[in-house]
Formats: sequence, C-alpha cells, structure tokens
Amino acid sequence: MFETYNKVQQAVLETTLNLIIDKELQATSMSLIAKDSGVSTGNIYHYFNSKEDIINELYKAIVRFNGEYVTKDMTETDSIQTQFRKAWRNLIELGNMYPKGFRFIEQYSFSPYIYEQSKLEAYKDGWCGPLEKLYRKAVDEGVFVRLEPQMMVQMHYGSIVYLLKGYQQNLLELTEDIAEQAVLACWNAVSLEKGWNE
Amino acid sequence: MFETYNKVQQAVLETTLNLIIDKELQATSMSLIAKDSGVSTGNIYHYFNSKEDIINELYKAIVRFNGEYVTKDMTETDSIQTQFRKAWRNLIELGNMYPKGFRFIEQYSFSPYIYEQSKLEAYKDGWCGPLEKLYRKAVDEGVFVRLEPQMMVQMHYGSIVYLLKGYQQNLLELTEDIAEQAVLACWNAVSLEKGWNE
Amino acid sequence: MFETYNKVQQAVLETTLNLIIDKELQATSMSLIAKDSGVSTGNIYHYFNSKEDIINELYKAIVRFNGEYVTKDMTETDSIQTQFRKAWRNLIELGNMYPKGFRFIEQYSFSPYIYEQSKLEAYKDGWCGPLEKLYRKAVDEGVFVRLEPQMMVQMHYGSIVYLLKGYQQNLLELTEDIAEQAVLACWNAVSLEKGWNE
Amino acid sequence: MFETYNKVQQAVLETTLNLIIDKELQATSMSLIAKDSGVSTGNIYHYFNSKEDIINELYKAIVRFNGEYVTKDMTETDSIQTQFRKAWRNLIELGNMYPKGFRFIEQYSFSPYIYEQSKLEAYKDGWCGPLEKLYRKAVDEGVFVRLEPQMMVQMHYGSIVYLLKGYQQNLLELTEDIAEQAVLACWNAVSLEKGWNE
DNA sequence: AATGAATGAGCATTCATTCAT
DNA sequence: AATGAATGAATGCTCATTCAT
Repeated sequence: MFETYNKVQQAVLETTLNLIIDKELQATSMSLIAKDSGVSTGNIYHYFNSKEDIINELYKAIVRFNGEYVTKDMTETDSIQTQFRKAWRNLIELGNMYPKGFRFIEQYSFSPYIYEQSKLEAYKDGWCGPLEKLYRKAVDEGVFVRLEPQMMVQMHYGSIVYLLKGYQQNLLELTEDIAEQAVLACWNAVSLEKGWNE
Repeated sequence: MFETYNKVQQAVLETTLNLIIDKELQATSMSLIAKDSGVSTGNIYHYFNSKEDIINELYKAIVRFNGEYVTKDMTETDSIQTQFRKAWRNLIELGNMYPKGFRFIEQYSFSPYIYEQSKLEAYKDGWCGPLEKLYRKAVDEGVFVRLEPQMMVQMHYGSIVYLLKGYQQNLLELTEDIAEQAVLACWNAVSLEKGWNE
Repeated sequence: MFETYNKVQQAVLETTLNLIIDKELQATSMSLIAKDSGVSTGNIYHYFNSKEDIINELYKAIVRFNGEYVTKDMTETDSIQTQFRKAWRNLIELGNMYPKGFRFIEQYSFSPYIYEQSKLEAYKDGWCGPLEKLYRKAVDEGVFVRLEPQMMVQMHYGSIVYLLKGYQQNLLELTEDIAEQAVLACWNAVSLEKGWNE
Repeated sequence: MFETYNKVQQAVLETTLNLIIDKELQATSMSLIAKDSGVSTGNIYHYFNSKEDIINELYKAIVRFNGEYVTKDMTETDSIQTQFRKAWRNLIELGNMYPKGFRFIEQYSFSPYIYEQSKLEAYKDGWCGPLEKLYRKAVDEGVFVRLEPQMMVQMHYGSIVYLLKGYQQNLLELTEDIAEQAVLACWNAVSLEKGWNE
C-alpha cells in the first residue's frame, strides 16, 4: 500500500492507519504513533510536517491504492456489463481484503482534516473518473436510464459501502453469491433491461 | 428535536450539534459548548455525566427524531410500493430539512465514541425496524427478489445517503424529479417488475 | 508593584519577574512559573492569554511603577536643577531598591518579545515625557547647551543605567556621595555653568 | 572579525550573529544555523562543544574586535583629550559600521548565557583597560574630577550606547556634529574645565 | 572531516473535569 | 441549581545533541 515511501514513512503510515481505525483520530496521538511505529516523535517530524500531513499523505496513498484496485482489470474492450461487474466486485473485494483503508477513506473523505488539495488529487487518481465514463457510455448507448452518470455512480457506491458496513458490523453475511446479487441489484436499478444478459 | 429534555439540556444539545457540524468533534470543547449555550461548565456536568454522554444523548435523540420523520406517514393499509416511496422520499426530505442531524448520524454511527448501548437503542427506536418489516413482506409476497431484507434496506439507505452527500457537496443537483428517479432506481434494484405500477 | 492585579495574577507576575532575572526568558518555562507561583498551568491561562502576554503585562506594570517612582516628587515649582537632581537620584534609588524590575526593563525594552503597543503605553506612562519637558525648558532658558532634549535624556539615562550595572556586578561602589557625584557629572555634561549653583 | 578561526567556524559564527540579531536567541536553533551556514549539525558539534559554546566564542571574538577598533589609533604620545576623543568617536563609528556585533555585546554582556570566564577574557582583551588607564592619568594630572576612573568609563560608555540605541531606533539623528557634541558632553561631565581646549 | 537521520526531554498550550462558593 | 475558577494530565511540536555511516 505504501511502497513508494521509505521504511520510516511506511511504519508511520501503517501505524497511523491502524490506530485511527481502532481509536479515532482524536485518540491517535503523536506519542502513540511514535510508540507503536518504533519511530521517535522527533524523527516523525523529520519525514512529515505535521499530524495533518500524515493523515493527508495516508489519504492520498490509500485513494491511489483503492483506485488502482477497483479499476485493475477494467479494459475498454470488455462489454459495459462486464466492466460494471468487475468494478463493483473489485470494490467489494477491496472492502474485504483491505477493510482498514476502506473504512479510513469512508470516514475521512468528508472531513475538514483532509485538505481540498488532497481531495482533488484523490479524484484525479481514483476510480470515479473511469466509472463515470463507463456510465456515460451506458447512458449514450441506451443501456442505462437517462440519469446523471455521476449521480448513479454515487448511489451505487453508497450501496456497496453500506453493504460492507453492514457486513463489518456483523449485521449481514457476505458470501460470494450475495456479493453477486448486490452488484446485480445495482445494475437492475439503472439498466433498461433486468438481469445479466450473458 | 429535543422536546423531551429540559431547557438546559436542550440548550446544550442544540449547541453541541451546531458546533460538531461546523467544527468537528475535536474542536468542540466543553468550554465552547458552555459559552455558546449559555450554560456554565459546572452546570453542564450537573445534567450530563461527561462529554461522551452529551454526544450519546444527542445521537439517541436525533435517531429517534429521524426515525419518526421517515416513518411519519407510513400506514399498514398503504400498498408496499406507496410505503416504500413515502419512506425514502421522507429520508430525502429529512436530509434537506435537517441536514445537521442527518450529517451527525452519518458521521458518528460508526464511531467508537458512540456506545454500543446507544446504537442498540437507536436501532430499536429508528426506522430500520419498520422498513425491514416492509421489505420482508415484499419478499414474502413476491414483490421483491429473495434477498435479506436488512441487506436491501442497508443498500438503499447507502444510496440515498450518498445521493444527499453528493448534493450537499454541490456535486449533484437534487430536484423533486431527480429525488423521485432515485427512489425509483432503488425500487427497480430489487423489485421483480420494473417501474412504478401505479 | 502589582497592586492593581488580583492575587493569582500577582503571584504569576512576581514569580515570572524573579525567574526571568535569575534565568533568562528562554529558561523561564510555564511549568516553572506554575510550580514557583503555586498556580497551575491551566489557571495561568485563565488569567493570561499566553506567555508573551505575561511578559508584556509585566513590562507595562513595571514601566508604570518605575515612571511613578522617578517622577514621584518632581514639582513644577522646583528649580530646574532641583527637579533634575530629584529625578536622577530617584532613578538610582529605584535601581537599588527594585533591581529586578529595573534590570527587566533594561533587558527587554528592545526585545521583539515586547509588543509595540506595550512600548507605546510605556512611553505614555513613563518618565521620558516629563524629563524631556524639563530638558527642553532648560535649553530654552539657556541653562543647558543647545542639544536635542531627547538625546540628552537618553545619554543621561545610559550613564545611570551603566553606573547601576557596574554596581550590581560589583565592579563599583555606590555610596550616597558617589550617586550625588554621578548626577552632578550628568548635569555638568550639558549645563552651561559647572556645578550645582545652590 | 573572525580571522583567527577556520572556514567552518567562521561560517558558523557569522551565521549565528546574523540570526541572533535578526531573530533573538530563542529563535536561533542549531538546525537553522546549520542550514544558513551550510555546515551540518554534526559538523558544528565537531568544532563547538555546544550552542552555549558558539555564543561564548562569538562573544569573545566580537569583544576582541571591538576592543581593537576602539583603541586602534590611541597612542600614548597623544594628549589625554585627543585620546579621549578618538576612543569615543571610534566607539560611535563602530556602532554604525558594525551594528550587529555592537548590539550583540549590548544584549548579552549581562546575560547568564555568557560564562564568567568569557566576561573576564573580554575585560582583559577589551578597551576597558586602556581607557581606565587614560582616565586614571587624567585624574592624576588634575584634568578630570576625582572620581573612580572605572565609574566614569562605565557612565560614558552608557551614554554612547544609549545614544546609538536611540539612533538605531530612529528616535535620534546622529550626524558628525551631533557625535562630536555627544563626546564633548562626556568630556564636560568630568573635566575640570569646560570645552575642548584645542 | 562531514553528513543528516535519529533521539527524547522539554516546550507552550488545551481541555475534560472537579470543587468551593 | 448554578457559577466559573482551578486542576494537571495530555497534546502537537521543537530542538540541542548524538550516532551510524
């Protein structure tokens, strides 16, 4: 997740992610990060300008990672339906494999703690762009109903996020089959014809 | 929103909600709550055990309010479709009319700051119960696909939440018509037949 | 020296003065002030906005005190010479009776730590104004040579300050007689006729 | 100013002087000295024992430099008056030509940060010795009043220092003529006959 | 000699909470 | 019930100094 950073930075970012997920931002003190990461406070400030800086770096790194994960096998030659399935299944897989990063983005993407600049970079590198393009194509080709692509992406993202939240809170099961049904439900919500046609 | 509380408690809860939405939890200090609410810190502790206690009381009060709002005109005699429409349209209306309470629940429903006990009470008093019952009925009567009612509710709630988030962040428009389309999309996601049949 | 302040403020200001004179500003930490004054750090911030604020309050209080001390018995009906003598003898007395306040002003009157605002108030309340007026009169009446009053006051102040510094560092004696000789030397430096004429 | 030191030491001392005058001691961190001087912190500690050590070395070097400057053209064959004039005019010139070194000495000569040892060396190497000798001779020959030479030197030094402070703070003008008048005032303060007799 | 990463005690300041009135 | 002064542990951050290279 943090391969582009050096050892010290990796230790700090990983530790911070774990702490924030376990304890919330306000309970994640610099001295705790220092203790858990094995990096002294002074040295943390050698590599990061501030606590805010750590959080924002974390945010950008995870957004980049998630974006690559979700779009990893989407190829333009695939049908709209295939790309649609792959993307949202990837998101579910991501939520299961990297739940901390997933929850971190969920919790902080609307936080004032994250600089607008970070959010901008996030958008540029993330998966919103590719999915919007896909949805727009689907609308243009008469596969989806005539709604704003961005709105549909937003709603489907919300569906998956809350599905995963329910699962992570042990309110729901999440088998392979259920995941598939969930993605299909998203498809049916906006496609003109019901069901997978393959 | 806080009619069941006395004057002092009301002042504290209202002030706290405004501060948390404007400034984040960490910037919402007790002394600021005291200053803005006109209640001295000492007296706040006469009515609440701790800061956590205020937040949790706030959480429970808003959940109760929101639950009543969403289910306000659902009557058992209405058709499944009508109840479905009313409920989700109510939620959208709530998000627009009481955005602070709505955002507060969004931000804190997964926070370790909220006691499990509060979340439980929330569930009991909220709108999840009635909606789940409705969805279960829809499944039983063959109106909806055979998926866990709770899972579908969760996904639809996520859809609407993210629709509202997009609107509140000025990414999306949210006209009467779009709201209707959004609820219809939710319906189509899980109903066996497409479209409103009325 | 700090009669216009309440008990807590007095304790803080007195402690701070003592510490700064003994140890320098940078070694005068808030926790040390708290320990020595018997006021908790939190409570110090109840009465002062910041460390800077304490220093500036200290500065203004001492300047006010010193100004009153130096000009305490100058009356316009006295001769120029009498007023001259009284003022500078008062300054010497002040330096001996209240050496800490005296040294504090010496060390910090040119420090960026002191706000311009504090320096302005200092000037308004201090003794520079009255002495300048006296010197101007002396020039106008042909008692002093034609030099800028402000410059002469500045030089005489420097003379006395360094006399006192020498004494405080045990380089010089400072008897009643020597003090008198020092003031006379200042007089002779700028008067047209040598010696006291009374 | 620092010819007796090697390149690295010179860079450190010069940088430190500039920083201290611009920013105060407390804002002059070792890392800033390192950055501005182009010498790494590690290497600074190769040439100096501590930050205190740098300040003290700076102090001693400047005192030596100032002492040489003030006494640079005092020759025993000159008359007392001539030597007197040259010395104090040199001090004024020094204050104008090397204001940083001048201000540094002013600010730190009474600071606990400067070791007693440094002050002693300062005294030995500075200009106090030669001037005291001159004043003693003046007393012995009946040119000056019978006061302690050290005391008179101290007072005259104070006069000039405050004249320069006033000038550096833009409170006073300081023309060639005014400088001359100032030195003459010092002379008149202690000489038995008024005015330059040449 | 030289680098700059690493250390950790110390700093000014904040803040939930208590307590005397 | 109500006040707000008082507490002191904890916070984010700095900085003189050390140390591995």
